[in-house]
Amino acid sequence: MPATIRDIAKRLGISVSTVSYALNGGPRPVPEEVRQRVLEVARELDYRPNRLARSMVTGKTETIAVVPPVVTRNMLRSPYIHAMLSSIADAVGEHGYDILLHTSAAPMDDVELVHSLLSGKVDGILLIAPLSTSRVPQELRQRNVPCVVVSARVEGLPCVCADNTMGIFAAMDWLYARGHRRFGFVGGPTAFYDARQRLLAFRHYLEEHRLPIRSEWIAEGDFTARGAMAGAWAMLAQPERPTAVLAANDETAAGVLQAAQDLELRVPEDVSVVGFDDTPFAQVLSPRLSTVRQPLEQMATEAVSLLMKWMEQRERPAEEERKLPTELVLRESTAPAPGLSSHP
Amino acid sequence: MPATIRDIAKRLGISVSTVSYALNGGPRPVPEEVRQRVLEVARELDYRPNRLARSMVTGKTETIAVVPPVVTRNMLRSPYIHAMLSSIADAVGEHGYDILLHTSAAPMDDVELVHSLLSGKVDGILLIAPLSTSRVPQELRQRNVPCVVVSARVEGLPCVCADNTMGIFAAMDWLYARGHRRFGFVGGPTAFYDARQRLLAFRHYLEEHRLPIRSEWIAEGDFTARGAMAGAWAMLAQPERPTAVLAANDETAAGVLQAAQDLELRVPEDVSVVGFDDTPFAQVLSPRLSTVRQPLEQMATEAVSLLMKWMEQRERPAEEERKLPTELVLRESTAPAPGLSSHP
DNA sequence: TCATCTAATCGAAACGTTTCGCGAAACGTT
DNA sequence: AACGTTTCGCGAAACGTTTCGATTAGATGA
Repeated sequence: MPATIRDIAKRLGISVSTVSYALNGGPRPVPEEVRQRVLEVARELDYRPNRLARSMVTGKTETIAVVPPVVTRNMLRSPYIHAMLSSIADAVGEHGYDILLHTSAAPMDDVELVHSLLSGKVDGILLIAPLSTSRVPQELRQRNVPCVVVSARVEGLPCVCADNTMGIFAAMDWLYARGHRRFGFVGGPTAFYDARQRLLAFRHYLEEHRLPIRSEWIAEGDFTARGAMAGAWAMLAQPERPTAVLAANDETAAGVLQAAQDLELRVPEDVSVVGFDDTPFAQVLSPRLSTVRQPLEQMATEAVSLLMKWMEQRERPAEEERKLPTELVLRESTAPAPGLSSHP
Repeated sequence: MPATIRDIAKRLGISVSTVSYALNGGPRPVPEEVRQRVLEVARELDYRPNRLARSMVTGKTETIAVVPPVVTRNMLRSPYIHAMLSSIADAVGEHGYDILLHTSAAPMDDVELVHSLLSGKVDGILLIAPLSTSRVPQELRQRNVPCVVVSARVEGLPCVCADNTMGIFAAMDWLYARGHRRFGFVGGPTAFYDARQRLLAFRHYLEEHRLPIRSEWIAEGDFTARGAMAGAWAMLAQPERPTAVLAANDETAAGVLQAAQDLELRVPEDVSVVGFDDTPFAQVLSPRLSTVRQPLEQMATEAVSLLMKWMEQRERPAEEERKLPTELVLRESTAPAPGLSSHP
């Protein structure tokens, strides 16, 4: 049975309120001598404040919920989600808060998820890349729970995203400047905001540069290497194939690399490949993957501080969307268009 | 202000206890008609039970803490830890429990960690690969908190591990049978139980087969690709180099692959490489990495069920250690010893 | 008709805190 | 000596539940 504040009080023959003040440097002063004795007895009894009891009266739990996208069991497996979670964990820790990781065993129906989030165990909620099909964000918004969205755009909720458009444009600019004109794209699940934005940016770029948008050069994927291979293979096996392929994320790019290898195409000599995210994956692929880096730590930091602000001020921050710049990281999977470098 | 059980009671002109019984199918019966009305009003008021208040009286939080090893900020980044966390999340979810992820912003000193774990927010604790230098496991054991260890061995605490020895032996057997006699090893941080066990197994194998243990063929690493490169490079650059290199985990193996490539050694023709873990990394490396798979899901499931048992029965399960079999996954980074296949 | 039993319900205690309102003692000032 | 002002400390309420003991009303049986 853990010791309580009452045990300390009894032991010293003083009241619980005095003990509480002493322990917390509480709202009322307590003579130094008393304070010392309280601290001593507390140590002696191995006392730890019961945070639940405290939360009951203060109304704060010092815990925030983090909710990864629920596609399927194990979606947490994606290295991107993982890296984001990790960054968030760091950022949250800085503020002295704990993280309640929402396990979502079964593709739990949204309603239940919301219930569980509102049961008082958390002060605020961080949504990582919620699917466009999910009703959770809107439910939360209606109830006015402190809630910030990362890697997606939700009407009426503060959002922190990477600048997908800028990222895709930067990659394509680099390739375009080096002679590439035939661009392919392997996308991700359209339920993801990021996937939609990147595809959109890809099309915009082609339009702006008056390049044809060829549907056989746009493949669907599911953000996994395996899921990207079929589409990539079909795209690259055509007689007329793109000289550069943009992938919706790094894992997708890994699938493209595999497909290229299967077809005995050399990367980057025959085809350039660019990923997105710059997860640790990118550095160990061979060739090392050129990719668009998302500023994960920064996104996490900003999202958390936005959330903290909301929780402190008890009203939603005015700012709606924060879009953070990406960075093109060039490694070995990109080169000038075939035929250009050899015939200068 | 969220609705409370009291609001429902007031609205219906009945007592809170009756409402509680109705809501929970509580320990005492309540006429069906009353129950229906309670449920209806509850829905109307968008009522959700306050889990903190409930926990206060029941003494259960339905939450368990998961503590990844605290090496440094961002240790959570390791794909292995990540995959394990993901599996644990699934397993925990099956039981209807939530996860409190311990953020450990700074390399928080152990004492504080223990404090925070014992503050009543969780019913039990899952330690992932605690470092041998950490005092946390012992502190928890002394206090008799339900606590299970994954991927490490701690005296007096139930532990669930992969059979590292069997894994290393299986890999070396395969290689030995195909003519390899010169084995190298790139290890991990010795504070990790797994790293120690794998190195130990490696040495045992050599001893048992009367092969010399050459210190220049044993390198240190830190479980990252980058950290493995220097050691791997030095090992492979020697005039007499091993024909097969075992890596302490997949990332380390990635580093070995890089080093081999730098030295223009072909894998697996000139040197075979075997990893450990079978994280998603293994499949996207090129050559695709042969590796020893840990049964992550199973480990997570067993650990969680062990923990649940302890929490229910309120006393430590008798069983101390559970060692789960590994599986050798052969891909492209392994081949018979050089000179053997070509001159049969 | 009275005692007995059951079903339905209520009031209150308990969980461990924080914090407010008050009174008592101690101190300083005129 | 009388008064105001601090300082110190206590008791109690509150947070939202669960659950136990007690009470009431109606039903049953003799």
